[in-house]
Amino acid sequence: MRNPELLTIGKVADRGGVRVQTIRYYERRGLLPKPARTASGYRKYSDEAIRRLRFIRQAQALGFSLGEIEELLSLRMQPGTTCGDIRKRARQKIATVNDKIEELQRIKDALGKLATACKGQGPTSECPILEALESERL
Amino acid sequence: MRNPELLTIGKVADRGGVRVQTIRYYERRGLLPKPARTASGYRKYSDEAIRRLRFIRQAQALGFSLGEIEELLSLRMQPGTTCGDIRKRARQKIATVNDKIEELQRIKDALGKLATACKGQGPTSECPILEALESERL
DNA sequence: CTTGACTCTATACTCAGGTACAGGGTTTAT
DNA sequence: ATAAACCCTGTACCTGAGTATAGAGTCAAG
Repeated sequence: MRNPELLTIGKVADRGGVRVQTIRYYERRGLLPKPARTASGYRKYSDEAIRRLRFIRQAQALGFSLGEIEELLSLRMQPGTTCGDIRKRARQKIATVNDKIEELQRIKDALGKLATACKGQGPTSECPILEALESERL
Repeated sequence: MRNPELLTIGKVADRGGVRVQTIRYYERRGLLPKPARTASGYRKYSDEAIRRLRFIRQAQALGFSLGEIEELLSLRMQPGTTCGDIRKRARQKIATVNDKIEELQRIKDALGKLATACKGQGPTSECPILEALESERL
């Protein structure tokens, strides 16, 4: 490569904190636009691609799936979209995250009760945890 | 079938609250013992199978994976196992559930902050949520 | 005696989010 | 000039917990 400033897929992967295959996977999924190519067929990127990767990773860290991220990205591109539309997605996500938290809390409480009921002595045949699991309802 | 009391896979599925294929899947995975067969090759179960299915479903509802449930079941079978061994598993599960809750709480807080920062007016180019997603750190 | 509901096996597919090859071509450094 | 380190495509594989389908056999009822 004559051009030392050429952003190859490997460099973008390094700077974006993902693997090369992941970038190709995102491209297939439509999360990253198809980049230009060199004469020999190598993908060449601009800094925009790195920003896009960062966007994807941050959104993932906030619990958005790749499908939802795709939506966010296309929402951003559509002219009429307002900030409020984005906020709405954020609030929907907050609600689903909250549901998950509540479910896990229920699970934690139930497990806690069982663990407390168990003295830790004796054979498994008398374990209240196992008994509860075999019974009709927790 | 001559015998009206024969517990076929379909009946067990109905009473256990799962599908027929799920039972066969559990059998393949070793979660359910291989049942006896009729002369024509139909699986025939005892009530024990229904109790076992219930155990699996309750444990799933408490966040145990099928692999962990397999462990619980084999732990129960091993002679030397005490109630305390089971309680230990329960406590480990409580810890991982708690970790998940904390992670989701972080996510929820971050999303909440972003949603609050967003006035809901104006174009997406000025949306603080999208800006945050493009920036280095949340 | 045939129809419908059930069962059997084996194999493949689903979703998500990638990861791993195989079998090539290209670039860069020595 | 050659080896290391890249890059390309296409395809298959992974985990988890099932679900679906094909093609065949069986059972109870009308």
